[in-house]
Amino acid sequence: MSNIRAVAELAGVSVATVSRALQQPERVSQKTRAKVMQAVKEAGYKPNQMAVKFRSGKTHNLVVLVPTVANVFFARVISGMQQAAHQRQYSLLLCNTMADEAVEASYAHMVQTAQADGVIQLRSYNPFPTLVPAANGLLPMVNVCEVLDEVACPTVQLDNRAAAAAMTRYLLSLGHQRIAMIKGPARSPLTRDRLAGYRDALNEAGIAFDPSLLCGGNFSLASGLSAVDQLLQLPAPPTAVFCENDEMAIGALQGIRQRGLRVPEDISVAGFDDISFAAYTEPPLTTIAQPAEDFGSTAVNLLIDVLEGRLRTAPKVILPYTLVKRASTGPAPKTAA
Amino acid sequence: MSNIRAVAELAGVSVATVSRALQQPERVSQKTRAKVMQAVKEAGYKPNQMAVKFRSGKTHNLVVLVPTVANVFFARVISGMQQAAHQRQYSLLLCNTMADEAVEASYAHMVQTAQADGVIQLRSYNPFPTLVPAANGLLPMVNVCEVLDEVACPTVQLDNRAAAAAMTRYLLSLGHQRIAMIKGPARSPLTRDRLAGYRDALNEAGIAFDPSLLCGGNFSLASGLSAVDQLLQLPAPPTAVFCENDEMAIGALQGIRQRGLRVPEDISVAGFDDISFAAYTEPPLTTIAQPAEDFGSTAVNLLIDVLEGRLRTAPKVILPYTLVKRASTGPAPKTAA
DNA sequence: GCTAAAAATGATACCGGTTACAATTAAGCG
DNA sequence: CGCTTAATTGTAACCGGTATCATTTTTAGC
Repeated sequence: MSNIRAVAELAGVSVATVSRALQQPERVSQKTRAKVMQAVKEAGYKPNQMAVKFRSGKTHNLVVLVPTVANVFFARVISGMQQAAHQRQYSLLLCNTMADEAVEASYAHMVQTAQADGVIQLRSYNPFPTLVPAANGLLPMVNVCEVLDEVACPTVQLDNRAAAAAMTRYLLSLGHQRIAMIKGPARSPLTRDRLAGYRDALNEAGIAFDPSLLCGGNFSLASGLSAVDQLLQLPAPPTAVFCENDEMAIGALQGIRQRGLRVPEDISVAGFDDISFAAYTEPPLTTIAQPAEDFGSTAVNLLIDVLEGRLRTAPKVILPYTLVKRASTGPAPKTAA
Repeated sequence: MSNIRAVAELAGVSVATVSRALQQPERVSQKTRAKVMQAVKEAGYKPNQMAVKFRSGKTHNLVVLVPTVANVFFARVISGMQQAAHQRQYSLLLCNTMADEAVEASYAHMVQTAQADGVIQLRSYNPFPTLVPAANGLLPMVNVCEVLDEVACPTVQLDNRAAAAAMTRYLLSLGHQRIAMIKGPARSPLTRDRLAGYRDALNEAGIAFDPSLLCGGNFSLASGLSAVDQLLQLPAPPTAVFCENDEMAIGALQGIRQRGLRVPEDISVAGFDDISFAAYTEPPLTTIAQPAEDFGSTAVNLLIDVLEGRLRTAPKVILPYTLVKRASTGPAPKTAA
């Protein structure tokens, strides 16, 4: 690999001139520029980016902390990040944290050891007790999807509460009175907000909240199945099940089928996220669509803005949701009403 | 951010001593080591990894070229890569190439500009016409999943031909005579190999290959649906459909339902990959399970072995498949036989 | 106590760029 | 043509570590 000094010698100029010819061509005379370019070509010179990054102190790398990459929704978010990062000449260092705080901390370390300029956290946990704010007083971090409120960094999220309320209202409008909710992990703000929205809608409708209709899950297919199993064993089972994500809804569909019940005639099922599979279930799933790729691209752009000092305060971005009505939801059965 | 010189001054020793105290503690006296450690702690010193990487010429970064991150199967592979990389102290630079050769080439550039030590390519395209082999004569690249045969680098793949043959044999054993295949993109070696396996099994059974039962898809849900639509319009429709991946199979299930046919009574459906959703379709999908995470970890480990000169020749690893029998396949219908 | 060998430590070049500053050359103008 | 100013180009410091080689200190042996 040839270096800048070799090129300088080949072109018969100084290294500074070579550097300038490449960085600010207008600061160099036409003639020398041609000589330098010729030499660059001849030597097959490619500037060592490691040296550039080292010198400039900017790595142009962003650490992305994802609980599990192997999650359809996150995969879409990451896809959006990748696109935005590429456009702005940044690279993504992808880190699978398995929601392990020790692992997250170890990756967070990468910012402190100058391996990355900033972090995007997809989970509501701040791995940076000691993170130093940038010049503008902002942390070099963006929190996306599952958001912490107490951290002074930009955030990008859905209005989960409003979205869950909208879905619940829709189910109520179909005549459902006993609407169960299959939750995500208890500690997640996502769960908290969606549950709050669900309760908001019930309150509006004057329906008392029934804790027995609340069932814990962990966003996995299997947890949806086992949760619905419990719900169907209730003395007064629900006529609709609202799942906090599509995977659990798909698990629920399976569980309901296994008990010989029909969706939506006997029981309605709704999900959240609108993953690609949601349109292909039997029956197709009613759900809340989220602009997953936009989450990713927005997060990346915000982080880069912070890093490049373009931001003075930390924006709290809310992206829009859409209620997607498909065949998994229908009027509440007469008998059960 | 304090540097090594500040620590040296604080400890009253030279920078060389500080470096040694941290790198090879045994080469430093007990007393000085203590002094240095104290100073390190006091200064909150964290070695600048960018400087280390620059100096050593090793970035400990691996570029991963993925056609689309937002693919369940790839997501699992990436997950396995991440785990292995983390264990061996490497980082992954994730690149979404959208199967665009120009984009791939631009990312490949990262190796030549010293931003990464090697590349993992998940697609059968060599983005390195000019890539320089390492000391051991091997390219700093590993090809995984969809593999090129003409490249002199380690590869990790499934015996796609054998797996497809096994599935086809299974369908034949159920009495199916007209087995359709929904293919992936025509140029993909995956498609070529799986098609070959399918034909192998037909040959063995003495059944003539019928080109009208071959239908093109692109591994997406939608393409599976439209492909099955075509197949069902044939004068003599198939009694079984073997899809080259699970997404297309799920699309096919949907298409079959839309036409009012039952699976597997009227028609059997089989997939490939065993993504998590495959067990949750209606009916659950018969498919070929692949050790996706192992693909990722094996690829990473091989690449690191190449980079660290531990390999003298390029291994061609074949990972095992499993035929997973579920309810989407059943005996061929009597009438159609 | 003295010398030789071993251990510990220090001074400094180096990796490959960028950039401040100095030096040189070219251009503008009476 | 000589002088001032602007445009080019060169020299060398610098980023923060690592590693070589020289130097100093310690230990060992007699």
